[in-house]
Amino acid sequence: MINNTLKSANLKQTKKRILILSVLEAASTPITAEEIAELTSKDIKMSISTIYRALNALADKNVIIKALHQDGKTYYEINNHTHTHSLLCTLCNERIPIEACPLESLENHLVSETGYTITGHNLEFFGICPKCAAKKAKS
Amino acid sequence: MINNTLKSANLKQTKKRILILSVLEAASTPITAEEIAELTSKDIKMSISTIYRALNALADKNVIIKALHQDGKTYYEINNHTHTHSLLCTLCNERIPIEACPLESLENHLVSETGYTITGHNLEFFGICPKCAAKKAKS
DNA sequence: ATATTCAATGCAAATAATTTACATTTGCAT
DNA sequence: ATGCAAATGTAAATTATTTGCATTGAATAT
Repeated sequence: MINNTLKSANLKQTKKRILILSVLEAASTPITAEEIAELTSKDIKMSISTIYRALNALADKNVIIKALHQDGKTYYEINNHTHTHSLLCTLCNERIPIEACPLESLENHLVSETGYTITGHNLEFFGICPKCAAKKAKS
Repeated sequence: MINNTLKSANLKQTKKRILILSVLEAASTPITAEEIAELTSKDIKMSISTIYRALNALADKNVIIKALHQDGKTYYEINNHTHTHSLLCTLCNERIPIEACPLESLENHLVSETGYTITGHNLEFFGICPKCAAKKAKS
């Protein structure tokens, strides 16, 4: 639970960070700092820099995952230490998680070929979901 | 050649755009607007907004590929209509192209599963190259 | 409980990449 | 050559994010 999360990351337990974490845990997809500000605003008012600083601290400790998306914004999500990718509709931004990751075997191949230590990868699919495709066909 | 590229994209042939395209063709990796400014500065002086506008126009016409990387900058490269990915060293930014793309089969699977029209995907590997690993071990 | 200390916070200003408004110039079809 | 739409320069605007500095608050020792 959140109570231990902050402590074991050597971060002080403040109401704001607990709230940020609970919003992140409630979210079913990665969200932006702006969205966190919006979602927390009813409970606590908090400066946007506090949110950014908390998110960076949590990402440094690997409690959350920080990723720059193609819209130019940075998205944050709880690090559940499992490995998933996404399929994103470029029109409505619906996101479908992809269970399979076919990349481990390729990674192993790259390691032996290049000598790199591979620390991660980034995979997203882009497309148009059936709903948007139908809407577009009409217009 | 460049001469036809601009014309067939319905873009006017200006010295600046021709120079931008030749720099992109000479580059062996995706480069940023800033780097293009640097590389063209000896030949023609040109406003950075001109570069951005030219790059956006060319990307709209699919002459070049525009992609936001994890350093927060947008990189541009000639669209040779082949499909490659990269392995990037997070320390020195060395980039190794990856020939194989294991994703087509996954794409087909996703199409039948979700009904999406898939328009593209984005894949990058991150790691540390042998040189940087050695340097880091010393320090 | 109290004091102490360093991390966390608010606020405003700074950054940095990219875009834009507007006036001027230039390519290119006629 | 002429005219019009597209391209360009300059400066200012935008937008997401970071930072400096003064203040507050959490955790630890007393």
